[in-house]
Amino acid sequence: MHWSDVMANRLAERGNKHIIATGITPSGEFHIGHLREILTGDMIARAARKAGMEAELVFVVDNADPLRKVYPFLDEAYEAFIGHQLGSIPAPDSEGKPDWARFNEEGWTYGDHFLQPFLDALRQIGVVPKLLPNLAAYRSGKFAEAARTACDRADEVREIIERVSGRELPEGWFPWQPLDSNGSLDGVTVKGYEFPYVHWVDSTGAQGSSNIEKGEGKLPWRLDWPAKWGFHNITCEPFGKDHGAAGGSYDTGKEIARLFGHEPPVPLTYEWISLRGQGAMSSSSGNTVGPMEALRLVPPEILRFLVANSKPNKAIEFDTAMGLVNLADEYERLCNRNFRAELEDDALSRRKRVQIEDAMVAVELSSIDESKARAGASVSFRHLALLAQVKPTDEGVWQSLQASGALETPGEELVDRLSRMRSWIASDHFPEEMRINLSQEPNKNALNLLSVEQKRVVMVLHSALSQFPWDVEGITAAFKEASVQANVGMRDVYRASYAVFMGAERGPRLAPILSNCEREEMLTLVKKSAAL
RNA sequence: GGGCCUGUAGCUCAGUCAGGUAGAGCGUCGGACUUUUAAUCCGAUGGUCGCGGGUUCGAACCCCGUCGGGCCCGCCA
Repeated sequence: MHWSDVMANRLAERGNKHIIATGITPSGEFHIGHLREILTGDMIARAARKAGMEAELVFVVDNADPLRKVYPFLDEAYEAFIGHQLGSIPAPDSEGKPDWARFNEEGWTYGDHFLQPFLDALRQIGVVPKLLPNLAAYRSGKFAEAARTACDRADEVREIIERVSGRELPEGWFPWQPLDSNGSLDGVTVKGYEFPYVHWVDSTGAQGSSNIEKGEGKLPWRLDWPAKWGFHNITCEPFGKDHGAAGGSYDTGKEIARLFGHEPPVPLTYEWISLRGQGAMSSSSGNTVGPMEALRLVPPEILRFLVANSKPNKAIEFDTAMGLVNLADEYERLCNRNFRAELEDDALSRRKRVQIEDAMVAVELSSIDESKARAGASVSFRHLALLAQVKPTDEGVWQSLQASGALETPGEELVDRLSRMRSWIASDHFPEEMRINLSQEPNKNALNLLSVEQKRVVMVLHSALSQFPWDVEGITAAFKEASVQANVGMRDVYRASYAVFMGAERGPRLAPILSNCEREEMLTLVKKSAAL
């Protein structure tokens, strides 16, 4: 059974109506690692709906969290904002400096700045979650009840965290972090508590009182999270392995949630996505591929498929080169299969059946539109990558596909796909081995590997090519002519030709490529090769 | 120190929860085809299931141990 269906079953035991939550702190640029969080939630929600339940996906924007440090992409001016909440400070402008104008005029915050592009990407991927900005929740008093319980029963909370996480909390620890006179959560010491006020003294010695009902501060993460489960009625939440470790925040959260008077959500811990050869992604280190960047390269279905086709506990290595080509082609192949028919075979082994079922569901979940399955494309990713390189214009690509009977008129989706393919080819993510490289000079190594018969082809190639017009038909005819002149089969003609033109044993069909090249240059190359 | 995840074919992984003759895709090799552009089609190749013990008629799967990789126990998806 597909993992999303396993989760749906688990939810069904609990009830018929579900709110599946995801949450991310908008502290820097979002990356495809964050996509796993949202997509995992989205897929659980889809599976639950498929099973007849009501399910809504929500996205908690943790913009009440403080700025931790001045990241490399920020100006030093942000030093002053360390400890300040992400939803209450200005966004960086193109130079990384605080954009006060936009902050004052539109209320455009640091959190908004990083969130917005991510939401745009999500929309393309077919995910439109309900947004729950956390800072607003604090300010409107949604946390009031949980905050009061936490402060009233601070000793019990402390006991839970210390026992479950196995670490000791510091002397002055209190389950509420007040904002100081400056708007910072850092360096504030709690001096006393009389509901609804938490009295504090900050690092400058200033004193004040924080009203826990008005969001003048926040709950520490380990309480913040279970509090949200309560007032948002969250019944399920996928989270990264960092939260899922034993003694981690889910473990303490479970008990704290019950202290707050509600059941914790059904959890699902997922592994991280790393960048091939570069380790885990991290917004602060700049080691990222953003969702927008990924979407410039591949169709959105492929990103969904990446997540749908991997079990959550499997680490994903995101490879923007060959891995992406293979992934996309696998997806296309699966789209073209008729799983229902395959499953009708009673002789299938259990293993085989599981494999087919999982593939079927993964493909369903990869569809952007939940309500309708996507038909397989008539052109594979690889094939399109070749065409896009050989044909300078889109029109040329369509003509070629039409000529081969692959399609009649290109659909919107294919047009979109070709444009992404072109930007992929233009980027340095495009794998070298997929690039078509015509030799500038004869490739001695390749030519030396040719058999005696094939070398004979090299000798006659110039004369054959000279006899025909420089177009697809002419060049094809010239190859046949070479076969006659050299008295060898077509196989040898092509072997020899690939060695001459591409320094390779094989390659894409030569005639159409050569017809797009300069005749004289190619003939010179042939001549030089024959002279070796 | 405590804990979680992970190790299966050259590569990516499925199969482990319900023990029953090792599985898929890619790759590789061979063949057909060069007016379906590394396509497509056909065929073949491929694994002491990390290692050692135990339970069992039978273990990739359950149990114990061990080694390697990743991670958590401040914050991080």
